[in-house]
This record gives sequence, C-alpha cells and structure tokens, in this order.
Amino acid sequence: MPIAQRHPSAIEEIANDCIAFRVRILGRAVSAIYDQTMANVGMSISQVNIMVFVGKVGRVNPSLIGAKMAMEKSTVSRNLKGLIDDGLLEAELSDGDRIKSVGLTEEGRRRVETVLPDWRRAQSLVKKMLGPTGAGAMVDLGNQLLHKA
Amino acid sequence: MPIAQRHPSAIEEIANDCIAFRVRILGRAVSAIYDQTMANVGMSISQVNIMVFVGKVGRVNPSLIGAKMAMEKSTVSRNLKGLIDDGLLEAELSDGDRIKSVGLTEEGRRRVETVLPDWRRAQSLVKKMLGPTGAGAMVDLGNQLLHKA
DNA sequence: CCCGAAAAGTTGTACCTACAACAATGCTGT
DNA sequence: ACAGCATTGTTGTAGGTACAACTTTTCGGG
Repeated sequence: MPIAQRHPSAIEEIANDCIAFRVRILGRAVSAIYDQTMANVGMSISQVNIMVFVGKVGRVNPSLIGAKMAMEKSTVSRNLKGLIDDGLLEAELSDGDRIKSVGLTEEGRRRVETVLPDWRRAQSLVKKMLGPTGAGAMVDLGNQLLHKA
Repeated sequence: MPIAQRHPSAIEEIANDCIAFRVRILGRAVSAIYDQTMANVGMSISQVNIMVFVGKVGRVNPSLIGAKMAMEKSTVSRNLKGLIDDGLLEAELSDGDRIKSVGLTEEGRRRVETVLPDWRRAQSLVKKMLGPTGAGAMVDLGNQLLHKA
C-alpha cells in the first residue's frame, strides 16, 4: 500500500525549490562584486556588458540586443541612450530620431580595455565565490541560453 | 619552443567568459517568467521570495534578510515597507519607528498559498527552459550560496 | 504603389536595486 | 553606569528593469 505523502506547505515548497529565488540572489551577489570592483572607472557591469555585446557583434539594432540579452525593449532604449550620450556608442538614427542601430566607438573600445584589469579581478573573486565547478556550470547555462536566443 | 599565444581583445575575453553577463541575463529571463505568470494575483517574484523567506525562518530582523538574500539594507527596508503596508508582514517596531523584526501574517501565509499554483506553472516553465540538468545546477549553486551566508 | 498589419522604438509610470549620508540602537570595557 | 564605537535601519538620490500606451517604421498582399 502506498506510503502516506507528506504535504509540505507552500512556503516549504517554494523555499526549497524556487529557481528564481536562487537566480536572483546569485545575480545580486555577483553583480555587486563586479560593480564594486569596477567603481573606480565609473562603469557598471550593466554598461560594460552592453558595450561588449555591441563590440562583439558589430552594428546592431536595439531589438537584437533585447532578444539576446533578455532585456525589455524600453530598458534597451534607455540604457543605450546613456552610453551614446557618453560617446561610448555611436547611433544610426531614423528620421524621427529613433535608434536604428548602434556600434561601439573607438572611445568605447578603449574604455573596455581600460576596465579589463578590474573586470578580471571581479571575475576572479566571483570564481572563488562559486568554485570552479559552480562557475563553469554558470557559464554553460548562460551559453545555452545565449545560443538558443 | 612555445607556441605563439593568441591575444584576444578585452571584448573577446569578457564576452566569452563573463559570469556576470550570464547571471544577469539568466536573472532577467527567469524573473520575467515568474512575474508574468504570477501577475494575475498581483504579486512579484521579489515579494513572494521575501514572504517565503520570512515565513520559513519565522521572526527575523531586516539585516538577516539582507545577509541571506544578498540584498542591500536599504533595499530590504523599502521592500519590507510595502509588504507591511499590504498587511502581508507584521513588524515589531522600535521607539523610533524602525523595524526591529518582521513576521509573516496569517493573510501573508494565505497569500503564499494563493500564488502556489501560478508559482508552480512558472517553475515548470523555467525548468523546461533550463533543462533538468541546468535547473539542478542552478538550485545547487543557490543552495551553496545560501548555506554559506 | 498603397494600405493595413506587424514589428520596432520611445515615453510615462512604477518597482527593485545600491551607495552615501545620516539617525538610532546595541555592545563593550572600564 | 556610561562613553565610545560598531551595528542596524532610514532617507536622498540615481541607475536598472518592466509593462502599457503610443508613434514610427517595416513588410506583404492587392
């Protein structure tokens, strides 16, 4: 005869299993390390990530950034605005002044080189925090998502 | 004699290896699924996670929430405020009206039960997105961080 | 070519987040 | 008991994020 099932409360179930809970904590913990480490050059990890993405793929339109980076289009719009104003991205505009595409400027490219040492320190700290296995798992998981998008 | 090393640009290096890049994309993608799935009950995954954490550990002071959930104390302060105003958390206050500790109210507990079905749908969608292996890795990584904190 | 629908970008609004500066609380040694 | 210091919580400010509503652009079928 079947063994009586234990019925964990909603709280137990969510606390024990929730993926969002864990992803979000991880995101805050990891982002904080990069942001703090790169603060001396006045760049956030959010900004660096966008510049690197644009620099890697070349000229892109905002919607592709959103698709690949899982960002809502309005978020992309505002984030690009800041980087363009700072001269780190260069935009091709439509008649109505909408961003048709962006590319990394030379200044942007130099800026990425500038943050590299700090980025490396942060990356190393995070690897230590997650352990080699954890860090590897995280990269694999991210790549899987990136290649799917 | 040693083989000449290829020198990837800063862009290549960061794009290929950055853990923050991947964690943050994952965080947005995952959070969006939970938020959209639970929108009909008017709760965000952020709120549910805090309620569940408080419900699980019982009466806690804000600083512990921050420590365990990797949230800055000011963030905790504001997030608790909302849940208290909504009657989902109950606060013990100091003379100066500062929050000494919070606990889950009965209404809060019921609310968690209410979102459970939607939470399960979201959880299932995310598991599908990450695959069983990926989801497992994510939970392990999160637990590791939680137990260390 | 043109019309209508779909896709893409922007703006208003609101929530989540963090840092800095400040205020209140708690603790420790004498 | 209490003076000084460390911890804890709040508020000002600013960036990151998403949804809804709107505008502009693009794209396909007549």
